[in-house]
Amino acid sequence: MNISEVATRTRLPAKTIRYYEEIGLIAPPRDVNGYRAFRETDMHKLAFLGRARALGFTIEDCRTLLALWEDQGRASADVRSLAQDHLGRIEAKITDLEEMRDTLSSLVHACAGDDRPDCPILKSLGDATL
Amino acid sequence: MNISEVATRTRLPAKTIRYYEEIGLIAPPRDVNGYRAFRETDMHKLAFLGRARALGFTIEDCRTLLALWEDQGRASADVRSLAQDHLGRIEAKITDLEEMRDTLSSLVHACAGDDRPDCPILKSLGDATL
DNA sequence: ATAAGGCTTCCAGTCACTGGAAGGTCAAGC
DNA sequence: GCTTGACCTTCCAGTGACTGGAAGCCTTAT
Repeated sequence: MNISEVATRTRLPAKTIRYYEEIGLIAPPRDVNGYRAFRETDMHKLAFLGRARALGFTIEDCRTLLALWEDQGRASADVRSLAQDHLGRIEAKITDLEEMRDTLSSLVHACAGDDRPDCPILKSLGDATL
Repeated sequence: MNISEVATRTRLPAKTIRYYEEIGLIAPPRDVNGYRAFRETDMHKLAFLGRARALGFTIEDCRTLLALWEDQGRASADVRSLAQDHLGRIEAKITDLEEMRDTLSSLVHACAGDDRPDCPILKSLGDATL
C-alpha cells in the first residue's frame, strides 16, 4: 500500500504520516524503489494515532498509548491514569476558555459597534488595574 | 524604569517584554548604558497587551487592537467585529474540547483501571472503524 | 519519448514564547 | 580600587505538531 492510499483510508495527510515515521511512531518497510510499503499493522497504528490525536492526546501520550496497546500484559490502570490526567488538562482548558468567553461576551455586548469611537472593549483592555 | 520593574508591575516575563519590542509592539527608548528605559506609556501598552493576550487574542489581533486603541477616531464597530470573530473561535474551541471531554470521560469511566490488561480505552482507540 | 502524477528527501516556516550562553553595567562592601 | 553578585544586553536554539515548497527520482499511459 502506498502512502496516498493510506492517507485516504486513515484520513491523515501524507505529510503527517511521513512525520510520524520520522519521529518513530511507525516504521513501514520500503519497496525496492524506496517507496514506503505500508502493511495492515501500519494502517491500524495510524488509525489508532488519528483517534488518539483527535481526543487531544499529545504525541508523547500517543507514543505511550501505542506501547501500552502493543503490550498484551499492560495494566489498564496505566492507561486510565494517563487518560484521566489528560481529561483533567482538557477540563482546565475548557474552564479557561469559558472564562475568556464570558468576559469577551460581556464586552462585546456592551459595545455599540457603530462608527463612534467610544468602545468599552478597548476601555477595559486599557484600564490601569495594575 | 528598568525591565525587571516593568516585568513585576505588568506580571509579564522580561523575556516576553523583549520579544514584544522585537516584533514592534512597543518601542521603549534606551538609556546611555543601553538599558531599556520604559516610560509610563510603554507600561500601559504592556498592560493592555497582557490583558488582550489573557483573553486569547493572537499577537496580530493585539497589534490591531493596540492601533485602534491609539487611534482616537476609530469606529467601535472595528473593535467589536474583531472581538466577535475571536469570540466565535473561542466558542468553537470550547465545543471541540467538550466533545473530547465527553468521549474521554465515558472511556475513563468504562475502564476498570486495575492491574488487568483489559481496557476499553485502548479498545476504542484501536477499533478499526475505518 | 514524453507527460502527468506519485513518490522521495530536505529545508524552512508556523506561533508565542522560553532557555541558555556570553558578555557589559551597576551598587555595595571591604 | 577591587571583587562580588545582581542586573542588563544580544544572539542562538528549541518547543509541538505539523505544513509548504523545492528538487529530483519512479511509474504509468499515451
